[in-house]
Amino acid sequence: MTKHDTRPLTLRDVSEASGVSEMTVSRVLRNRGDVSDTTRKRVLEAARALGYVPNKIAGALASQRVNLVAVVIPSMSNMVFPDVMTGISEALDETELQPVVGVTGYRPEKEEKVLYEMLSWRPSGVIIAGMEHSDAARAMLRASGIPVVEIMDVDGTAIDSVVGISHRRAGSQMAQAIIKAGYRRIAFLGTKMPLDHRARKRFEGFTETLAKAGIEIEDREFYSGGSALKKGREMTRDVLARSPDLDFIYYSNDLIGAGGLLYLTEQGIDIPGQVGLAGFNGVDLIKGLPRELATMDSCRQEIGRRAAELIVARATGADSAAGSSRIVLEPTLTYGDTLRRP
Amino acid sequence: MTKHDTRPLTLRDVSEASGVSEMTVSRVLRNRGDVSDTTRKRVLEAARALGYVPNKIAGALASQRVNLVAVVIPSMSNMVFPDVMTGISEALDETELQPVVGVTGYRPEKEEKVLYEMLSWRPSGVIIAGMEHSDAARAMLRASGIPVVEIMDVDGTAIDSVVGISHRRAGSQMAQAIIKAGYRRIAFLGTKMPLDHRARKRFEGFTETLAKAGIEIEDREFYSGGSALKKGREMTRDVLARSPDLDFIYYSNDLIGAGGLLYLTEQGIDIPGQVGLAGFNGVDLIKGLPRELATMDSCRQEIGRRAAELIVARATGADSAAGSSRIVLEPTLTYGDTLRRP
DNA sequence: ACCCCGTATGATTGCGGTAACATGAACGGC
DNA sequence: GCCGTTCATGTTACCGCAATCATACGGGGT
Repeated sequence: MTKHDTRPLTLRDVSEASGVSEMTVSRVLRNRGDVSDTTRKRVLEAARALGYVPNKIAGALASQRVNLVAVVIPSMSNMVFPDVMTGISEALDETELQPVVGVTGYRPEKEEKVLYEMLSWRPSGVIIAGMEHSDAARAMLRASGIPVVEIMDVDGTAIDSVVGISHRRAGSQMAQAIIKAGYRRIAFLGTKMPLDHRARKRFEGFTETLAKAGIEIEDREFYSGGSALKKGREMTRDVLARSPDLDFIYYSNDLIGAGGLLYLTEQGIDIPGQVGLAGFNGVDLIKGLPRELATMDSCRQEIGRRAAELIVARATGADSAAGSSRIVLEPTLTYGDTLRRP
Repeated sequence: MTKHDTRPLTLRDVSEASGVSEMTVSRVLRNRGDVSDTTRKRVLEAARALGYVPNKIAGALASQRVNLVAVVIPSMSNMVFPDVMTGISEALDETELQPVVGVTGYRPEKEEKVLYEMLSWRPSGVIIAGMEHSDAARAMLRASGIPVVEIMDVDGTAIDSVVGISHRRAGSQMAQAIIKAGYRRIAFLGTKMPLDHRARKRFEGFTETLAKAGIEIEDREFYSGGSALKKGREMTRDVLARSPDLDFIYYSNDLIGAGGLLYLTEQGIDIPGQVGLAGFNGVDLIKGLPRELATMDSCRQEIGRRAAELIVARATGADSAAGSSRIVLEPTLTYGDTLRRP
């Protein structure tokens, strides 16, 4: 039955099988133009019988249209990015656009390489995490003429459009809440990654706001690699051994925060009375902890959705949608059970 | 400086800018064939000055080679798949192949659609999770003539190559370990998803082996959606309320297992004396829990790596590598602190 | 009977590259 | 000084499809 001819199928094969021209087959397969019902049926049947799958490479070249959206993110195991992807997929599902993911591992050179690869496929849009990019990367993006949306962060100079939150402000707001709640001897625990700019900006916003209130960070520690939950435990233990009089610990993400929370709970320490805790991101996980960790939701899914919508608007080319946008979302603070309400 | 001409750059532009033929430019940009150092330099400079990025669509069409590997997985937020992706990326990083991810949401129709999309880009290989696919999907894959590697699972009939573990056997082994440790009143808690075939197979292998030992599952419960940690808590509470004399709970994944572990710890229940626990997957997270959850590592990263290596071998076309492989990995059981050693 | 129009289909051309072959210059051996 | 080689570059012919224009046909208005 199946011809074991390895030659790949083309429009021509379907055309011959159904007795119409390649052009008509093409029209049927794309639902474009007028085709009579009888030939439409005949063509579809032939295509299915042969197992024909159109060659988008050729199609894209001929039509100068590529239904791909490049998504460039630093990591897939961060819990954060799957949520962003969900938002993007959601927004794209109704359209004929498709996301294609590239991962940079937080490394600028890799980001450049990944971008180059992606741009060489001439996607309809680029969604890229962060606002820090090498000069070469910015130049590529600009020169490409493709709509670009930088996401997650808004603190910086945009290439084109931006959708995100201000991490500086997020850190600052958390500092304010902590101060208002009466905590004074505060530590920060976070990732070492010098390249996680968003964590860095939260840290900066945090310390600056504390400084304005005349408070200086009592202690800090940074980690890299390993099980975040375990690291949270260990760092919490260490920092409390060094600075036993701490009354608050701000973690740069919920996972290490959860580790700290577990550790302190086991130690029988009164939370949030003796020590208060807060994380960042608002991940689902924290809902199952002994007590709910205070956190600030980072609007991940909405960021993904809004970014994708911008690309869609541009791709479908309502020419009114030609300009660059700047969408700043407001993260909401959740007090949970580990941060005294003011 | 930058011409605000929106016409996209082509080889011709670089060719004119550097005074050589398009063919030579192409050769330089791909490091193929003999080109003198002087013209090479001249071309590279011109390309960089213009900000030229080659058009892979055209290149792929002309050369009939596409350096993409399609990866089709059910979900990105499952913790499992990022690890698989890491393995794949690792293996592909040295090559010129690039992964492209498609997500099916555990839905067969969506899988079919995603596959169709992916195949229409004529990738060099397809890596797809699971062995259960619609007839149409199998037919497409077969007809494509593209190397296919089904991953994660090996219980079923392969389309081409397979890399994975036997979930049936994994469930069975866990049952054996539990029996040997002396537990008798056993419950199973898992995901409801009727389409998560791997969880189902573990369950089947588990109950069958128990049955052979004359043991029947005492209780079971299935969930869907929500925070897995929280669900683990709730289900554990419920199942123990219903069946207070349980002495073991087997969870279909580590996250709900962790939830159960947290709950039981808080209740002051003796683990693994009064109640034993085990999960599945061997995720990093469990290392930070109050006690280490017994689990069975699912070899995710290695599966990704081996699968990618198979594709690479075929793509680089050592014609010796033409056959289908079947690679069965052996998951290792970790007793942790929640399963009595035999 | 004429023209015009709308509908269904076909023929041609070109998208931006690359494979394969063709060309031309430089060079060395005899 | 002639020829075969090698290296560096150019020429030609597609790759598989879609945009565009051309064509054939049937009917309705006048």
